[in-house]
Amino acid sequence: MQRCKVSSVIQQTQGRRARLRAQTTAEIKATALRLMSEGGTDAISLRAIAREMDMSASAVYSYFATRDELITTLINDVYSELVDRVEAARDACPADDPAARLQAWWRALRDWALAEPDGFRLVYGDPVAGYVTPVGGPAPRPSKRACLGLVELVAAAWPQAAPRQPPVEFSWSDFTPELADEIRRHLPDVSPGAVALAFRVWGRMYGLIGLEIYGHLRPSLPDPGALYEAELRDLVVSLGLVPPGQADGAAGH
Amino acid sequence: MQRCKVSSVIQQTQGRRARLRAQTTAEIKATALRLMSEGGTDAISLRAIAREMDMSASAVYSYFATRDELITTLINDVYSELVDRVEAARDACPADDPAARLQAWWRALRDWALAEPDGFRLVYGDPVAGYVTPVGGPAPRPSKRACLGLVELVAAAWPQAAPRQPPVEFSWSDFTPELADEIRRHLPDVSPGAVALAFRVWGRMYGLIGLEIYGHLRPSLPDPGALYEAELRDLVVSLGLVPPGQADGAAGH
DNA sequence: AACGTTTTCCGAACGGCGTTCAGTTTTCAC
DNA sequence: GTGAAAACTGAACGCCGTTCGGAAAACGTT
Repeated sequence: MQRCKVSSVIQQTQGRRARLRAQTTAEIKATALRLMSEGGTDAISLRAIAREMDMSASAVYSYFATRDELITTLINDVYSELVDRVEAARDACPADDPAARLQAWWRALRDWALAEPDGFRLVYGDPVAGYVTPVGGPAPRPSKRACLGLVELVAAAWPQAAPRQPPVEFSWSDFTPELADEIRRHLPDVSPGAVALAFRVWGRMYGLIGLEIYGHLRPSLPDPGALYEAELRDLVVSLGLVPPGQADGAAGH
Repeated sequence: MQRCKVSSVIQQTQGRRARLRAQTTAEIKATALRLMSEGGTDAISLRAIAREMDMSASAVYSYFATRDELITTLINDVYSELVDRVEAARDACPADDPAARLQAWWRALRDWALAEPDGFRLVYGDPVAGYVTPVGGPAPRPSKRACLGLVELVAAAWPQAAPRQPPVEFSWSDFTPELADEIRRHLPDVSPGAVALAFRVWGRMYGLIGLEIYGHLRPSLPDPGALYEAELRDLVVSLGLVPPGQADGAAGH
């Protein structure tokens, strides 16, 4: 009885301590993101965070061993939220309309990038001065999720897309064993060519967004949205999901 | 006579002073680029440059009003050299082979990006911590050169490419007046649709390079070169410069 | 050849940064 | 209640960009 009570108290107090710790950790991350939204990624500094939270700078080291560890955590959080969002946009489209699902995915990505350009920098660019990315990448889990999601989308188009692809052959040995295993486990019916195509699609759409975010489009093109839509349109046509020259049912944007 | 001599002496000494100044300026820039190649863009600091040159940090301010001004100059230099390079690669191909010229341009860009990833970050990404880009962009001249060169390349393919484009109409009013005037002055025969297509092509190829440079490809794809070649191949096919499914004469890479 | 001005350069300083460390306070388990 | 572990503080170190007063050199003019 006593033992039980004690143990429950222990659990309770441990729970309390852990809860406080989790709470402070969350506050640190939230403060960091707020500072970023107010002053860009460079505004994320341990000292500024500590100042905002009325604590000393060195106290933050009880929660993150180093600034880069905090940045890595932020990248993971932001990236995960991004993947949640594009997946939600994709799943809002009917499962039997692969063109709509693909376009929704990429529209959601651009919308997010425009809404939170600093988040985009954090995830896809050079995050912050002097940050060195850990081995295996800063955010392996969300990036794997994004990769699988995109491969799945492209794979759905593969039957129509395959004959339209350039005669460049790909095999599983072109990819790292980790990726090949991952894909074959989750998406056993996908071919290496579809994976390669997914990466090419990724580059295509990421490129326009990156140019826009990094300011290479605006000086010439006041509204890159139309350009993005054209590329999106060309994309689904090139994948054979939509006949050329016709409006596709997934417009409505 | 005497007047003439005096004036010549003046010119000489003025020339000497200016020469010394230009020399020191060049040394500062060279040192900055060396530091960047050794330690990344974050290694570019006025203090480090001064240290390397055996002078005080404040002395650098006689040559650049601020660190950002130095960065801006570096961006211009690096960008200009990049444009020189891609233009040279393009011009090494016969004028009557637009597919080869286009592919040479983009191959040269990727080769340069891989050889000098920090230069790529400087020109196309977030250059350096806390750097605020001046109004009108950090490097309007080289970026205008790159834009015109690319538009010219795409315009050469426009007759074949136009019917293959998605039915998204563009007009000169979609672009800033500066760009529209610039293009109509230098390339009077180019249509707005061709310009839009040029930007889309830019995004396409920039995207793959950016993903590779920022480390989003390597963890999954040991050799993104094949992917890039496939995209390049698909590009010239989609522009109607090469019939699909056949090897094009511009391979040899 | 000498004078006054402009340019160049130095050294110290300010506030910011990440990080470390010795020491203190608080919290927790027993 | 006591000892250990965790959280926290304040000072310090070396880095950064930038400013400022003053010294040194180079320069144009007389």
